[in-house]
Amino acid sequence: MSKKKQVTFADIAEYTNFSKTTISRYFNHPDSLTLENQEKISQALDTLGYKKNKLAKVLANGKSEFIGIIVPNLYLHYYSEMLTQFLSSYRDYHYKFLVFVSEHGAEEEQQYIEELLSYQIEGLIVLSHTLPSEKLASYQIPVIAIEREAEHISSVNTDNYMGALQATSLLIRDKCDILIHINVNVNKSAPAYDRIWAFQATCEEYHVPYDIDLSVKGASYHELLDVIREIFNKIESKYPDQKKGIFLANDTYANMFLNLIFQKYGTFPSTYEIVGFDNSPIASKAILPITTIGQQIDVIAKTAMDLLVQQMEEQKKRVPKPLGEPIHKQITPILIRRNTTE
Amino acid sequence: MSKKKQVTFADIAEYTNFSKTTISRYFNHPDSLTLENQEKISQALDTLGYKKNKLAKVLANGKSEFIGIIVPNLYLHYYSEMLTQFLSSYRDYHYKFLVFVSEHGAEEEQQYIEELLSYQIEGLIVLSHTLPSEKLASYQIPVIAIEREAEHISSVNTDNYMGALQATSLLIRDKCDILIHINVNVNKSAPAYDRIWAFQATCEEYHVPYDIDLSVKGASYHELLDVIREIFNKIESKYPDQKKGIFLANDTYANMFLNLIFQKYGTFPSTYEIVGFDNSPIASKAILPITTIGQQIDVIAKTAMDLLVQQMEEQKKRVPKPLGEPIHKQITPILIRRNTTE
DNA sequence: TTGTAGGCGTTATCAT
DNA sequence: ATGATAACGCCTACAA
Repeated sequence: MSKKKQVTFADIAEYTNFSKTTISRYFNHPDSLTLENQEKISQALDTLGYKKNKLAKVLANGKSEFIGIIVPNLYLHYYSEMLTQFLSSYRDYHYKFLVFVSEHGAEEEQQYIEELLSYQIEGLIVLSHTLPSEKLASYQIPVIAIEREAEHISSVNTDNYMGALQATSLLIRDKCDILIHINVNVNKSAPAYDRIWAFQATCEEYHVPYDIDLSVKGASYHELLDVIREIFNKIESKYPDQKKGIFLANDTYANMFLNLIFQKYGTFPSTYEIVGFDNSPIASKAILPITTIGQQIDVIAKTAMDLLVQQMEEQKKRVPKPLGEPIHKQITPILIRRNTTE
Repeated sequence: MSKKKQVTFADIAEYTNFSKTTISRYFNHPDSLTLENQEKISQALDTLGYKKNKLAKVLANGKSEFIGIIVPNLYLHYYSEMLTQFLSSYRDYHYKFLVFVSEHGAEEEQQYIEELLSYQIEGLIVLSHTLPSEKLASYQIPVIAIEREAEHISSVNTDNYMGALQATSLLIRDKCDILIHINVNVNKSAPAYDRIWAFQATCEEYHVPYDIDLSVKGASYHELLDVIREIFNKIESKYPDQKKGIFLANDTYANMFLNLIFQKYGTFPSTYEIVGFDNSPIASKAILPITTIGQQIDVIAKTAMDLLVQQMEEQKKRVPKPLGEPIHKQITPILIRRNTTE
């Protein structure tokens, strides 16, 4: 007889001579019971060893308190930090998160979403970029996109333009002779394209010579490093005696570049300034702490949650508005000055 | 009337003139239907736009397919990689994960576990170390501990002894004059204590001079760096011309140490060898790729899942065995030779 | 191969 | 302030 069933409201009710309804009220509207009876029930709960069953509750009232999250991976600090922020929001919002890592294309991702829906998630947070926002919008639940295409759904993004503007301005203020931006060949529809655009616009506005190198590519660290090395060598020979202000697309590239400089010179020469992007751990652990643009991941996550919660609340009303126009928010990143700039 | 209810088995049944039972069978025992009727139902499903409700299914059959995970944080690569591995295991095992980040002590952690239990989780994976294993065992569900105290519950750990043995042996083989191990003052009951023990034992076995410095401490990166710098200076003055083999407790420390060397000498002198632990990203991104001991996180996660699944299956039987004696597994880490050793 | 009836544990709607 | 009863959507004997 080790198949001991759960203790249920029925058991409590029987034990206390109340009805199941009253037990339910004890949890959801305790004020409607006399203090005396509350106490009586409270007693019964732990003599019988009651444990609640939220699944039954969800089935009955339809509020799962589940949010689905789809991340491309957790290898990148950006994603794991973002996930941390969402998971930590439990303390404030009490939503639980069902997390899927999607790295095998659109079909897999759709399956995950179906699975999530079958658990009655109330909302969805998407950091992956395989499904078009049109498809995501079609699921008819609140969706927030983060740092991805989001034409048909609400989104929260870093203000990439402002970030790149800050980086570029710093290099100009520090009187670099030539400014160079190093990046992959970003798609123009991706939010991150603004970094390139802002760099260029700022350089032109201040009439500073600049160069943009979008030749970075590679799947592995080593492939990337090889490309960065080539770029480094090119820069070295092309601008030998000038003060070079290098703005790289992220801290990983920046760190590679810094290492190449350090390996060649054994120190960080005053003819270089380097600014990265992301404020990832590598930026502070580098041989010289790297100046970088810090995405405010906590703010982004908070903003996304607020947006999502608002939409989810709306959906719970008896006559919910039909999700309306997507809302797009931008979060300004902050310049973190460290040792690769003056 | 936008309060459109879900399409249920009842609707399908009505539409197809079958009973709800037959619809249920279509999903769970399709073989028991004629192909013709399967087709008929299949049609009905998508003309009516059916979406399954797994919560109802769970309530009815008791199998939630949920596993709870408690991690201390995701900031450390070790944890986020571990979480990735578990989340990715969905493809093979089809268990869903409810993840909590616990960083505010035992009380909070207990609340999380209660919450997890209320969602009828079938098993629990614990990476945090605030609750004693005795407490965890008392919840009467399958629990796997990872890299933590686990007297009363099953566990999977890195074979820290073997890892440290490999590191130490390498330094001896490379004919270092003096071996030095740098670590925090690890608690003797923690699995990681074996690293210290193995280092010492191996040095003594091979009659090699050694030193153990357990003075590392600090909450922030900067505090740690200050301590490591002190240790570095001490070593520099104490063993000026000898070949020093440094084995550090993790790659973060190793990277700090390497940076200090590089900053002082502008290069990596042949009087040093360095071995880290963890194979974290910093080890390969360092100014010189660091030789390290790689924990086989994928293997650990796989082993943990196998163990857990086995125990969960047992619990689903009509007469489950009462969880029995805890099983402890050790996974041997691997030496990853890079540029800070010969 | 298919159907009937009851149950999973909670909440919601009326009553009283 | 408290109850009776019917959902919620699915599963599982037991029957036929």
